[in-house]
Amino acid sequence: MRVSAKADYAVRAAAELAAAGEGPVKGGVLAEAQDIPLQFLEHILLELKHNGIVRARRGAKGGYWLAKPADEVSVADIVRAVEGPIAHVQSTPPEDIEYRGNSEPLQKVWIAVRANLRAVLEEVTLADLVSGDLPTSVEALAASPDAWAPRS
Amino acid sequence: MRVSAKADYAVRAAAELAAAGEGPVKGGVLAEAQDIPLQFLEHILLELKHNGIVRARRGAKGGYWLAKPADEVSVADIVRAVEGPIAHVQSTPPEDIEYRGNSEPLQKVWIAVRANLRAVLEEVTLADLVSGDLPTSVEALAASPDAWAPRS
DNA sequence: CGCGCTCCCGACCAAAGTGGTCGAGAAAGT
DNA sequence: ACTTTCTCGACCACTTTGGTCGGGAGCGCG
Repeated sequence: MRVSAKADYAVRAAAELAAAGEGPVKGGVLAEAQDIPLQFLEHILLELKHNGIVRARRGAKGGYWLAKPADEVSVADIVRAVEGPIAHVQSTPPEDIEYRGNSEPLQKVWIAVRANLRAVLEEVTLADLVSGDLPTSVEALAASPDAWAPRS
Repeated sequence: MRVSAKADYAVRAAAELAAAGEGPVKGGVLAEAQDIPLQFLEHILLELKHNGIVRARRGAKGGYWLAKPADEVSVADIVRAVEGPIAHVQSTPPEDIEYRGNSEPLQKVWIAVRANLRAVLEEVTLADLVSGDLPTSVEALAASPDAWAPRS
């Protein structure tokens, strides 16, 4: 239930691309803007490219840019591109697990977990991130003081 | 963003204990009931014991039982006991990360993610699991057909 | 007391994942 | 040609994951 550095880096780099708009942005610029090790970032951007999130061109005026408009790319798209499926249990999707005996209703719990993860990650787009104007449902979640409390 | 086998096993074993009620239940019985490798399960139960979730006694009439009433133990308690803090980013809690530039609002997103995870995991207790009667908010999430769809 | 049963717990293990770095290419521009 | 920049596989140290093994320590019973 943790978010890897890779996923965090990927979203941050993509946000930077969304903010840049049209022109290709060089890897080095992204790396410096978000304080990410360049060579690691290049691997991440390559994965994003393979997953159709970004495009790239080499050479002097090369760089990376978003393959789609920023409001059509969700945080979930990016997380899935670098981390694989969200909320898998034992590396299998929750809808495929079969429980025996007293833990039978547990499947519904994992399904609910995934649904609630999606409710945030699918809803927030790169456009939302760079504008600082998050969907109201997400803003509401983040507004509660409880949400900022450790453990609780 | 995945659930480890250990966490899944831990919750299932705890559910079995909750269903058993009073008397100590032997590790072997739990292992068979939920189809979990016994020796691995023992390590998990030990962790649960260290975290005050279960108690144990050795010897002929020994076994494991819940340290608290089943309706006072949440799934989150168990997941935290075996997997550590929920929804950490780069191994630091989301409220402590500092973002620069265009990814500044990303912190709120991770906070919202954690809040939504808690909304399920803290809410469901072992008593809910064994009764099959989940909290209505969780039941509602699991009721949507979308929640059962892969990727989406 | 002795004995068996069961938990306790550290050691070990193979495979995979994390978070990188290095170095050689291959395209694009000038 | 030559530089710039992406491409991409190899490698690396460390941790995590998902276990197994074997001994020891406590508990109850005859």
